[in-house]
Amino acid sequence: MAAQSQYAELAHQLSAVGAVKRSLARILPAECPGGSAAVLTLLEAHGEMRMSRLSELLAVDMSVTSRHVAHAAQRGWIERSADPADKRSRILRLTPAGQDLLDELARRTTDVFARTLDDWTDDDVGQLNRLLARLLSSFGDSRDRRPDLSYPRTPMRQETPVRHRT
Amino acid sequence: MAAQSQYAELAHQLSAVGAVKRSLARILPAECPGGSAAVLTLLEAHGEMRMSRLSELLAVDMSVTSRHVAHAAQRGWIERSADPADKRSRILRLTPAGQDLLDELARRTTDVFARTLDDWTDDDVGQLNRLLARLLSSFGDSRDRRPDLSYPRTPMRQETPVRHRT
DNA sequence: TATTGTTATACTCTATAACTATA
DNA sequence: TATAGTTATAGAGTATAACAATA
Repeated sequence: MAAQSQYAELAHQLSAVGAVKRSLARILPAECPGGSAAVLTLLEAHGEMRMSRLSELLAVDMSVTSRHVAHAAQRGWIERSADPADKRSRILRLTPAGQDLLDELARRTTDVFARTLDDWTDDDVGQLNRLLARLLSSFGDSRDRRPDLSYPRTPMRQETPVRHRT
Repeated sequence: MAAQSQYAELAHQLSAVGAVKRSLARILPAECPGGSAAVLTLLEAHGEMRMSRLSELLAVDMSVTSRHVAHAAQRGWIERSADPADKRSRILRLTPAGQDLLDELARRTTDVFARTLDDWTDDDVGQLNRLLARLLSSFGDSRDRRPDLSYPRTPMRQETPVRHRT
């Protein structure tokens, strides 16, 4: 177990990762928000799957997944076909156009990282990947047997807003 | 320089960090969204400062900072006083109530991490912190001398949405 | 004229809840 | 009755642009 100050720093670093994600988001082509890119990436990595599975991999609610998928499907990047085994389900599959988009995205991502992390060794990136994967797994696992991570929404003072002179 | 597949994995891990951030956000007390918590944390770590400096540290636009600060100020967690040296500026300072809130936040954060990362050593967390700090610095530095990270918003095919049977 | 900060507007991502269709 | 997926609604975060006050 680690020291309290390390936890505080980790919390801060994680919140600061947002800036990096926004940098990466700038390479996204028109009409392709981050949600669509994430959907395409997972379909490429894991092959065709159902909504519910994709939702798990994205680690977001299925309603969110549904909207990302609808967006990508409307633009022809994925197709949704009926599941013969269960008519409630839909099978999601990457289209050639979606694959083209992914290829372009991969080129741009590599471009940005190669430029930005030009002084990182292969091993540096590997270590960060390994630690991040472990972090996600630590949180993901705890989320499954969801214990008592959340707190009551009625804490400390200042429950009623403080009035100030305007 | 690292391999292309490592970059792809890093991109994916970073996008997945969102789930961890949402887990951490669940410990936030009522009335205190993540933006406020970030403002308070930075004021504690760096002491009183102006909006523009805070905006830099948050790595977001000043208009965003302004809204987070207004929220925190309305609840009495920070105070804004005039800068005698420049009447356009405002000096931001943590109040005792804000410090109380921060102390409670630190307790809860430590709690969650201690529970979730119970099999992480001090050194594990330290390494992740070090690599994340370096990542942010690599991106932050490149953002300053902002070269040509962004791409034209008119790429590849599918510029006009594909029509499907509804 | 340039800079500090605020506000209006718009976009993305997310969750909850209500709903449809099928199991 | 329970489950897969969709849609409506609301909340949080962000950026751009227009604006006010001061330098």
